[in-house]
Amino acid sequence: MATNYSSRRQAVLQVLQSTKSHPSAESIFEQCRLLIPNISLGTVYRNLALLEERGEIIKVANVAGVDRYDATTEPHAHNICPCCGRVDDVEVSDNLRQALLQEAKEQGYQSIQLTFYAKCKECEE
Amino acid sequence: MATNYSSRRQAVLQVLQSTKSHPSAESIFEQCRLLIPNISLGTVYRNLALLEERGEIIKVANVAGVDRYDATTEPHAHNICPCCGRVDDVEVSDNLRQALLQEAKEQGYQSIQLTFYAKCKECEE
DNA sequence: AATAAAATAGGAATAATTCTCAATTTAGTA
DNA sequence: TACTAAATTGAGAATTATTCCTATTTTATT
Repeated sequence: MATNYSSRRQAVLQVLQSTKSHPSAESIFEQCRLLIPNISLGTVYRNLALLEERGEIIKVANVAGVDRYDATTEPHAHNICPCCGRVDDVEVSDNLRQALLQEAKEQGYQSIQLTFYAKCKECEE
Repeated sequence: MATNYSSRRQAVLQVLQSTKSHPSAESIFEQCRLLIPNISLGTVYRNLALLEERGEIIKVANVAGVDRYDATTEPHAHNICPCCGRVDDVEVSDNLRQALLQEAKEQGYQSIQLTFYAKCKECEE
């Protein structure tokens, strides 16, 4: 697994891998600037698209018109807070996981994305 | 249930209710023009937002940066064709439906959206 | 070191959506 | 019916996320 990646591409990937949030391109851009001050936003977009194409990252949701990314590519569920737009990982029960897998198999689906919509703790109170 | 809706709002709702596809604002706009030739795109967007706010319709997906709408507001699953962007309703087994409902209840989630990603029949061949 | 290929910065271009506002339509009331 | 206030609209400008363009720079290859 030779990572023949340019410094910018490495930065994008590293930033995304080092967070549990599911950041937007803009947010990744800001983090990258701390590492590489003159990196450009276009480069972040370009590399996000490229990394997604190569299956190293996924586009996990579009919240209020903004794409959100995730470096965890194994299928997993998310919750989107309709209030603040926060995106969190969600653990699903084995029970549900089984049922989902079976349904996908039965209907011949390639992949399933499960999304919950509920207020996050901050927005709840 | 008095439908005190303006002619434009009625048209938007009617167009959306009369299709099984999950059209974009642009597509709804084109259909509406057949009924009301001088309706404007802004009005379609405005009424889609308003109808969604009132819970009469839902925003069902964002495909390639474009929002898609649905007049069926009861929770149901969809398939998005990664190839052509077509959005279809999907029937899920009672088994899965049960598991989803239980998971939502357990985790205190308000609503669940289940999305499959698989090529549609046209793109399959 | 020389050359070709890949990647980048910076900013212009695009496209979906939202906003603005004067004009029109509708609703409510007397 | 006429009057007034509130809601809605068309038209197009503004916004915003994303993509595209191109000269320049970096990286890989020989």
